[in-house]
Amino acid sequence: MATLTIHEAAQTTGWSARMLRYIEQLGLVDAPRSPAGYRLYGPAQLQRLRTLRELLEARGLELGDLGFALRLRKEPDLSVALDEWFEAAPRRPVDVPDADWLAFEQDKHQSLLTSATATSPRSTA
Amino acid sequence: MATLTIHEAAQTTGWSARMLRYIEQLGLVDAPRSPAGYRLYGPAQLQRLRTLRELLEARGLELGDLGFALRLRKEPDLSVALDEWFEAAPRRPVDVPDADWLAFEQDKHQSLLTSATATSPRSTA
DNA sequence: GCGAGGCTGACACGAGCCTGGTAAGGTTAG
DNA sequence: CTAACCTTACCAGGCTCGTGTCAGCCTCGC
Repeated sequence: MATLTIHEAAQTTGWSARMLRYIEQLGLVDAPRSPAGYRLYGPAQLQRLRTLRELLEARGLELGDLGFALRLRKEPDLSVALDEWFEAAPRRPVDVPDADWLAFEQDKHQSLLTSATATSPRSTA
Repeated sequence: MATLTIHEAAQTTGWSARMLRYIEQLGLVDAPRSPAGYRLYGPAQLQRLRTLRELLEARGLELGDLGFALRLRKEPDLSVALDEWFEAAPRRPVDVPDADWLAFEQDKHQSLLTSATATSPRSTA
């Protein structure tokens, strides 16, 4: 048989058994179960756990970050909502002479948030 | 003058002055500064702060999550790394002969913050 | 010049996350 | 049967996050 128990998997991946359960709870790496409910780690899971570890260390991430990233993939509308918020003009507050880029932005999606720039109160400081 | 001081901005947005500074520190909403260093909140910032609040409440997010999302936009290669990890099929761990789909992924998303992609490190022939 | 208010930096504290440890019970193999 | 190992559930210590507040200094408006 080519599957390891949780403690064996822990040893070969560098995680603790406790963390493997936690990782599964976050939805990042689920192990299939035996009929009795034992987690069974195969090559795919082991690989995933190792690359996960590398990813976290190399980029200075935490499991929670990956959990959030996972959530982003599972909730596309959340992704879109974030896109919209970030895309919303971080430019100068009241000084957009060439509204080209703005029009471009608006073309992508939402346009009702930028209602304030309709009548710009420029006072030529 | 169409700008508010930090306490005024705090009052109209529902945040505290302390939080406005914190939010700025996270890089989520920076207010332009007066010559003396005072934060000046214009309509754009106020709007952004309000939508930020709505976003957090509506989706049950935390500021840290937004901070991470921001980091994802600033580090496209981090995004790609996550894409790879999540996309890495629980089927075949080591079986991606042609990295075409990777390039496709890279090309897929946003392209206006891609300051670094000018000279893409692609060694495509 | 004065008072109100802004700036940074630091301390503080509750809430929640991360991780380990342990208890009570089921499973597997000799 | 027994020993070793699994499962879930819960407690706990350490650390970070979100937030308030205070101190020392600078700026604005009158």
